[in-house]
Amino acid sequence: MQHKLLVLVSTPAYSRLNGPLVYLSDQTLPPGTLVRVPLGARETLGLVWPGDIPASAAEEATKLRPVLEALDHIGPLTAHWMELMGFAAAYYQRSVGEFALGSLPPQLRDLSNLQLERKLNKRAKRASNTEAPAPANLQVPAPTPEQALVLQRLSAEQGPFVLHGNTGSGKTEVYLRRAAEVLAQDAQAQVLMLVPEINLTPQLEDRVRQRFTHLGDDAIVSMHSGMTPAQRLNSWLSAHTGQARLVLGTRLAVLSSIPHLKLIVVDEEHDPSYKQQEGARYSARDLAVYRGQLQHAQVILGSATPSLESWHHSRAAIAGEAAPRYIRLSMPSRVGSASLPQLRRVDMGQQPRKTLVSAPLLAAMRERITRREQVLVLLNRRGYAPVLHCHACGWKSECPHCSAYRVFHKSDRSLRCHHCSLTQSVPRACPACGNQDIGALGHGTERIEEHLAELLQDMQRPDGLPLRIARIDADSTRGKGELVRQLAEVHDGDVDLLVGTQMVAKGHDFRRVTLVAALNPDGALFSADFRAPERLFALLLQAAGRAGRDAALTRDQACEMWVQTFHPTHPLFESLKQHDFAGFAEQQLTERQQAGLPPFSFQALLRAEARTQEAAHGFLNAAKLSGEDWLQAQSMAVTVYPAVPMSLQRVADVERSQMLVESHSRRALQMFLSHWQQDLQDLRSQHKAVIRWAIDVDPLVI
DNA sequence: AGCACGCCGACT
DNA sequence: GTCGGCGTGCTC
Repeated sequence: MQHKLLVLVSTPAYSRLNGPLVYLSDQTLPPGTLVRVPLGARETLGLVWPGDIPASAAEEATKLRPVLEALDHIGPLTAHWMELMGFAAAYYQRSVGEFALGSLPPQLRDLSNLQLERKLNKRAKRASNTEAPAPANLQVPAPTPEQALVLQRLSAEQGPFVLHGNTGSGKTEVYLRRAAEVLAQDAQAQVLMLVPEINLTPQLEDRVRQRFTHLGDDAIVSMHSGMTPAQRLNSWLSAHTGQARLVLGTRLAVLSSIPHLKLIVVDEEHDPSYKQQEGARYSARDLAVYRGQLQHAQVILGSATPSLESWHHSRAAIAGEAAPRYIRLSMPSRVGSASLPQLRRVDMGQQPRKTLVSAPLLAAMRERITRREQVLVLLNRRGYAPVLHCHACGWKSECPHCSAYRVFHKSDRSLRCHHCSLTQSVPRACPACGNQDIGALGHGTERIEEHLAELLQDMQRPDGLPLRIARIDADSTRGKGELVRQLAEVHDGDVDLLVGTQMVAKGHDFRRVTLVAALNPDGALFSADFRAPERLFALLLQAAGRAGRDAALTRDQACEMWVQTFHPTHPLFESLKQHDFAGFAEQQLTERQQAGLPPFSFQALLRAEARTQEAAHGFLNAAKLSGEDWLQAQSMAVTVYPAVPMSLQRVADVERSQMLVESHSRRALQMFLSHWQQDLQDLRSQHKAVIRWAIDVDPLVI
């Protein structure tokens, strides 16, 4: 028992156990080894961490406890992986223990060394039983000239790359070809492909399995939070041992152990889902870029509408920098004869007041449906009506626990709070005054579905049956496999008109959809959130991309994207009409630069939650004062703005407040935040009413 | 975060 | 007389 080891355990940053602990061991264990250690009254998973034993541990040697066992059937995590964890923890202001242990598959915590050994033996046996399948003779389309050019650059240069390719330009084909090259060059090489959402992993996995059958079943694994603990452990072990050559997954996959990583693809890199929104709020896209640099893996950030951060980094001339940080590659054309949809704007100022679906749009929809083409209608609000309202006394369906209205869902006659999930049945009479005359205010997808059914009730399908109108949103797809089932219905042509929220705009191909309509996108044009236009542009372009991916159908039938707006001449729509992402991005970046917003400045948020708004504010104000003292002493250019209640001030009876911290120097911001951590921990004991606080670095929603 | 210790209300 | 509420405090 003479060796002293640094061991990380899973503890949140504010628990005063934010560094590695010292344990004793009778053998020397290399850093990266997983161990089981006693911690207080329990046993927990630990990770041997590199570094020197602090001198203070020498005298306290009697207090040190021994490591229980080393999980030595699993090879140690690599130095690269540990460096990634160390970086991520420091950058996102969490403890390394939380990041490193939290990135391991949860089941690893529960298994003893013996159980693990059995499991690994079973895996080894299965692997030796499966013979390498004969290389399949598959038909792979020849790359288009555009794709060929991009692939040439990818093999000649290191990157990182921003691959700007319109929907339908064949980005996935480029990823697959590049992956094939990388895997062929090095028999150990591993490839990581990230997608924004769980829903998109199965279709990517299908396509990858088809293409890489020759590698064998075990060489391709998925990783996402929808998998069972056993599946996650298996995928992780495959990636860690190098058996998996292709790892597909959502953001959490970027934290996985992939020792021979040579290529990282981040598909739809602009998608906000890459940013974790609770706990350790990391950006999988940004960590992918860092990881690529660390492990000398090539990074490809692909999107039809890259994030303005990535776009900015790939601009030709950035003042003060010799070369752009990312290499931009473009694929503007659509594969095959499919052309990009035409944008049609309906000026809602010219329409009768309170029009939901304007006459010209309705006429266009009828025409498409008559021709047996499909129509997709987008509305970003689920439920029937966002508010219920009493005409007599003015009562509104407020949530008793949140500062939000409960939404009326007609399908099950419920009032639901979309924030705390409180669900009650709809009252027959006004709960405040007893009046029977309560009505729905506003429109959600359910109501639009109903409204369209009325407007189109005179139409029939060729077989004489009424039109099929379907709705896809978080409510209609609640059950397992529901989304897949409903999408299949649309694909099979059983549906004439589809109403949906933005979830249908993501990644799913609707070959027979030739008209996409956004009923009411204006909210994002003048939003307080400076990223709203960026998100709207991405959504609309992505939605437009859903249309007409079936070349045979659209050869002579131009696809259309309809937008109903009170601001038809808004520059965003002008750019959209030209399919001019570059123009839109330049205009947005100019505005951001003038306003000193990201990517021209760096931000972090301090959030606090408490029973009362005063308590949350009190904590933030104290944090501001102590932070500003330090900043002044250091004469460091970081601005701490006054605390403001969050846009959704109260959720489930918890009051929320937040404070913005901003700097033009990422380094200064980082230095300030890591110092501030200490202040905040000390302040917490004086502000006991504060339930929790957290720092969000590079926040997406402010 | 866990988990124990510890000091006050309704039950076999 | 106990079982159990969750408030404070520690974990190498």
